Amino acid sequence: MRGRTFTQDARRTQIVEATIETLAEIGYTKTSFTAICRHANLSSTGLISYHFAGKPQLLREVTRTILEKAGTLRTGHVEQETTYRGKLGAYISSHFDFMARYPAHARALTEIAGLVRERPALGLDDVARSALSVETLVVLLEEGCRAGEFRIPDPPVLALAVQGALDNVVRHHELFAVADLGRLARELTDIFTRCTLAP
Amino acid sequence: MRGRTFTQDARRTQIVEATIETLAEIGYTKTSFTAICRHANLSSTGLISYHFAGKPQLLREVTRTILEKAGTLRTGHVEQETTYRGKLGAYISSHFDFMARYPAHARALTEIAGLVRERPALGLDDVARSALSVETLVVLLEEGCRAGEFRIPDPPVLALAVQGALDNVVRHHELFAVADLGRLARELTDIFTRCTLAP
Amino acid sequence: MRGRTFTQDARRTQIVEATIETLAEIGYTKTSFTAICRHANLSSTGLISYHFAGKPQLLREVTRTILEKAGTLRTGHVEQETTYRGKLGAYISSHFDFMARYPAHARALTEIAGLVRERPALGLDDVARSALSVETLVVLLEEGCRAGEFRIPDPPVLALAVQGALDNVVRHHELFAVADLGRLARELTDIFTRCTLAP
Amino acid sequence: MRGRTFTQDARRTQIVEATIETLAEIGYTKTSFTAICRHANLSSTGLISYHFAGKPQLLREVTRTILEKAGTLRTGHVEQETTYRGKLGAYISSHFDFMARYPAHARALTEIAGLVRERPALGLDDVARSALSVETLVVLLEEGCRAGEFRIPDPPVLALAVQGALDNVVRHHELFAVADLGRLARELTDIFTRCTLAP
DNA sequence: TATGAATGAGACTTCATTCAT
DNA sequence: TATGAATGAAGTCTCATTCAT
Repeated sequence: MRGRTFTQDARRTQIVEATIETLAEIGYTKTSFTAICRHANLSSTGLISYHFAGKPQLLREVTRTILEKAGTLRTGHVEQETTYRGKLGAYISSHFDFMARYPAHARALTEIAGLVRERPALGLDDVARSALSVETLVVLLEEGCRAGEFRIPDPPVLALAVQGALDNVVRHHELFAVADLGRLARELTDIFTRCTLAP
Repeated sequence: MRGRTFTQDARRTQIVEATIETLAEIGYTKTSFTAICRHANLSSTGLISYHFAGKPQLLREVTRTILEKAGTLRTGHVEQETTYRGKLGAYISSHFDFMARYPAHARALTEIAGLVRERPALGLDDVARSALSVETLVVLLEEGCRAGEFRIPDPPVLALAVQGALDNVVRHHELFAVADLGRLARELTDIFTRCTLAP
Repeated sequence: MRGRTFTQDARRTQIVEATIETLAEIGYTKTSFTAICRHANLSSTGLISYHFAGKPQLLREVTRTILEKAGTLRTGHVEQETTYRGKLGAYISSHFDFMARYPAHARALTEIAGLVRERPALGLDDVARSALSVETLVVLLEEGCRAGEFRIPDPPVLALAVQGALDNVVRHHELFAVADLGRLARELTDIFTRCTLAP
Repeated sequence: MRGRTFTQDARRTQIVEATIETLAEIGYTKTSFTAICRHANLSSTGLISYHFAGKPQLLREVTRTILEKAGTLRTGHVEQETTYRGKLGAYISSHFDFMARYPAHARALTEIAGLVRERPALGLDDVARSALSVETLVVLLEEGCRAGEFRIPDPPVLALAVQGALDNVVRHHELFAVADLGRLARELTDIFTRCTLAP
């Protein structure tokens, strides 16, 4: 009963991807099982119920999938840098890279992230504490302090600030006409580099 | 028939307040007319329909109410300061002040602000462009630059960053156990003051 | 308790007229108390309920009013003629006259007449048997037969046919572009005169 | 997903028939989804919504079904005749035949036909223009004229008259106690044959 | 008399989920 | 495994009617 077959995994992946696209396209409140099926040409909502115990479980999987992709990308960027200042810049620009490569995932995440009050119901509390949260960034900032590169009074607060700033700029990047994502990344890096400046 | 009576205004206010509390308590997706009625001890959802043309109209009024409260508070804080640096600090701390005084309003706003995709449906597009947006802050930063107090490469981007940072810190302030909101305000002010530093 | 004051009658008349206009304009199914109030700038649906025991009673009064107007008109036309053939023609043309003079009443009647199954509920059964029905016409035809002017195998059937033909032509008169109602009246008179022709 | 299955067709048919019976029995205004379900012993109104996109769509299907049945019957009758006079008689008697064979359908049609104002909302405008209308009859009369059998000043007007007469007699046939539908058919045929008489 | 706020039943519709096949 | 018909709860909204003022 434990473990999943290859076919099952493929179906689950298909459904998760369909959900992400639907979320990105029509928003959370309109994303019903029916809507997901329409978007992915799935034959019946029963298929979704068959593969997922419920809507919360599906959304949890969706969130996991998105955060994993974003995390992998970020880790790749960050680890290439040797200085903590460089790592911070990489952390920031990986956000924009993610949006450029997986725009649907990015938009879907925006939809889900807004649902603060839903998270418990979605079983996302552990997720929130890890990936949605800023642990990684906090650690990065703290190590940078210890290494003498940064001078930050309260790393968790700065981490939350950076994350919120990133999300918000990403969310509204459409405002910047022919959004030059690279430029945005550079500017934000600049902004937060100044904050961390050891004198 | 034309215009609103005193009684009507009172009821509308009551319903709006009940909606805000409901949003704060159980989140957007669970906030049905029925749920609102439970919160306000109203006898039937028909009463809400009687006073508001529809759900979008109710939510528009809710948003208006919240933003007005937040705006008034902010204006008060900001105008007391004479320097632009002071104004920026006041802008930031007014956010925390709002959260301290009207926690339900603040949490409700978080729920609504997440509904990027819903805004058109809710008729919030004009609202989004003014109060939900960062216009005020952009102007403040630009004037500060012109006055020689700030040195900011791209005010709109910084404004979005500040707003996002504030929202995010406010959203997760519960993480900081015995949240000392004053301290948070000071730290964020410090962070963003450094970014705007004219050399 | 019996009897009505002058004011009451005026109000009742006003409401009845408002209802007729509403029926004519938006059709039976959309004619709610609220819609009637909008159309007549009445301040509250309570006013209607105050003056009429219920919706059926209002509609009965509406029907009575319309049929009375139509009946008066018809009687006037018919009695001016001396021959039964003339009376039949007058009967027919009075229908078009009614439509020309009271278009809203005519259209409203169309809306009500369609509701065959509602009539009992509306307490219109007696009405249907008298004014909505063809008694008058049947008598006219029978007397014409006795007078030797007509030769009709089964007057009630012809009467129903005439009435139905009239209603239908009136209902669809919009089809005839710049409907020349006079011409239509003449043609129908011609048609049914031929049917009644004594050899 | 595409196309309809056998089961679906069966259910749709069942619902359409149930609707027709309900319309015939309690009239248009009382025919709610709930009422239809009672009539067909369906468990929930959701079932109707599952099979039909909305109430207008259901009513359109109902109308289509009724008109198709009536049309088939009529065509069969009419085509068996060789003279235009014969065809006119067949056209008329097919109406009574329809009423005799499908009394519920006939009564339901009466209910729907009354909703002149609703037709656009019901998407019945095209239907109204073809089957609810008198095109067929107009053509028949015109061809009869060309063939020298009829002498009719204005075929569309006569057609409307015939249709209206038929509907009205059918509608009130209950008045004729032991309604001998055959006799009624013969009398109406007689009436309208006289009108079309070429001298 | 008139007002208009309130009520509660009932309308249509959407939805996640179940279940026989 | 997959299908898709069916279910029933819940949602928003409309409406005639009631009632305190």
